[in-house]
Amino acid sequence: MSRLDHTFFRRDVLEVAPALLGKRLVRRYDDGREESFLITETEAYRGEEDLACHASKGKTPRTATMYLPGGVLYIYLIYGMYWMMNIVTGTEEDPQAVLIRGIEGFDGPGKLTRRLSIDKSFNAEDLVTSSRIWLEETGLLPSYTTSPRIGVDYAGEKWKNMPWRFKVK
DNA sequence: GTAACGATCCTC
DNA sequence: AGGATCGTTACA
Repeated sequence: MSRLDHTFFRRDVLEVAPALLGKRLVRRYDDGREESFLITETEAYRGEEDLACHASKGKTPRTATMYLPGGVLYIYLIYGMYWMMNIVTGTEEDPQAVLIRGIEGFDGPGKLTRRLSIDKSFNAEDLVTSSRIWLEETGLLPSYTTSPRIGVDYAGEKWKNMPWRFKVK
């Protein structure tokens, strides 16, 4: 199977987020067991100007990962108990990321990371070279719907209404 | 130090 | 509608 490389990730997040739908997320565990799921739902967070994006407050120890070149994971803890898995996109010093909200059978960003045993140790993991998590091409181009992002009402009228949530029909 | 706040999920 | 639960951040 062909693994997605840097050219796929180093594009604008608004191209990559919908393009991730139907791609295969592969997880290889320490015991050699391997399993994979198709991605079903994503959300785009785009640059310091996007008030819903963590990088809107500038570069901090936590958000520094988002400033890396596209193709690495940005992992953070929310509400004290759920790890969120994001894929960094775009070029270096342009903070963008795609939140993975759903995979086959597991809707919800907190549920899928728990299912795949993803935690802080995956922060800045390179999807192009990692031996424990990566993405593969499937040739699928699922039709999808767009809608506003979840849980970002604090971001103000303009940004909370951006239709940057992408979900397979 | 200290306090407030979440890109959530589950149970009532 | 509300609680769990803690890293990150800003500010004193």
